[in-house]
Amino acid sequence: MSNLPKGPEPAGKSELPWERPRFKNWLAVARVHSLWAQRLSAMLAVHGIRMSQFDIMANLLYEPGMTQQRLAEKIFVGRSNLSMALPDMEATGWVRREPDGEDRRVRRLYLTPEGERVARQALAEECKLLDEMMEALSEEECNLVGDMMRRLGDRLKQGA
Amino acid sequence: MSNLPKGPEPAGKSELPWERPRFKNWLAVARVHSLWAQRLSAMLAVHGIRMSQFDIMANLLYEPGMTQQRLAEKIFVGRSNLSMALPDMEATGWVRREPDGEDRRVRRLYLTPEGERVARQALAEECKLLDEMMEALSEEECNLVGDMMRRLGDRLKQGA
DNA sequence: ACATCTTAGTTCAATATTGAACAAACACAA
DNA sequence: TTGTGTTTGTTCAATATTGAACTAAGATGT
Repeated sequence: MSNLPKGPEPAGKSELPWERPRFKNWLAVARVHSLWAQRLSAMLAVHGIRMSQFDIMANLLYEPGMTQQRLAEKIFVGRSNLSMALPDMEATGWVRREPDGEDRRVRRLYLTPEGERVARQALAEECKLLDEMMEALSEEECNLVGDMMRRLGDRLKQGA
Repeated sequence: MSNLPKGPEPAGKSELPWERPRFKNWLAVARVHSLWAQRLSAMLAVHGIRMSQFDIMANLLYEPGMTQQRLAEKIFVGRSNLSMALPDMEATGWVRREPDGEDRRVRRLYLTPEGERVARQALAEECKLLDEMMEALSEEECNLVGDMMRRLGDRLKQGA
């Protein structure tokens, strides 16, 4: 826990954190995330899909029938965001919104057959890019990253 | 490399990737990144700073005198973005833009004393939050994450 | 000197994203 | 039933972000 290599701080010239392992290493995480986002965006653009749309479609492929509320939480976005984005995607013919039998407030979300085709295609391409990037890690290392990230995620969730 | 637990694909019902280690584990990275962004944003909001502004200030603290071009690359943002954001930050009194002696096109960026004060303060608080989150990892693990992420980053950079 | 190419920064219109206020539907207690 | 509080989704105005076109200033080659 000693951040002080030599004695107490000069009190006024507080140390910058770029040497701190936690800071420096987290920066590397953020950087890779940004680089990856660029990569993925470029790939999706070729298919005429935006990242925000891809997030939606991938999640609906994984868990069809979500409510807008739940989807918004999963992709870390406001509900209003979906209220504006989904009509476009319906018009494009990728998404369908159905009323819920139980609760008339709720609209359940599904991919259309075409939406599913597009989502699977893009997802397959994402996997290729992901393989390319992740070849830098062994399978153990890859799993280790996942484990550690899940632990960090849990910690962030609980101390909310 | 075998994604196929049992024989060849049924050809038409392509497998979804959520079970694939690379996909699943990368998803954990993305998730933590989003959760962290929320955390950090909330902290900064208390001090009246936006994330985009914090990115700028932190980078200028680390490397004073950057050009707008260079800063834009570092924070993964378009140049126009800075052209619009910086005048506000100048008006707030956090940032100063000075003409370069050598090249009359470039404007070199510095924090004002007040900007530096604010940046150091926010950075210190970020470190506290970071410590909180990263207590879930040992120091070795923390460094391991950093190493692996730097490898991924290199790979993304070269195969640009 | 001159034409040409590149780079740094700006402007502006188009797009995306957010948050607050709102309406409708539910839940539940009196 | 009626009233109160909560949840779902929408609307709209305010903000943020992007990309393309532009200006001004270097760099380079003839």
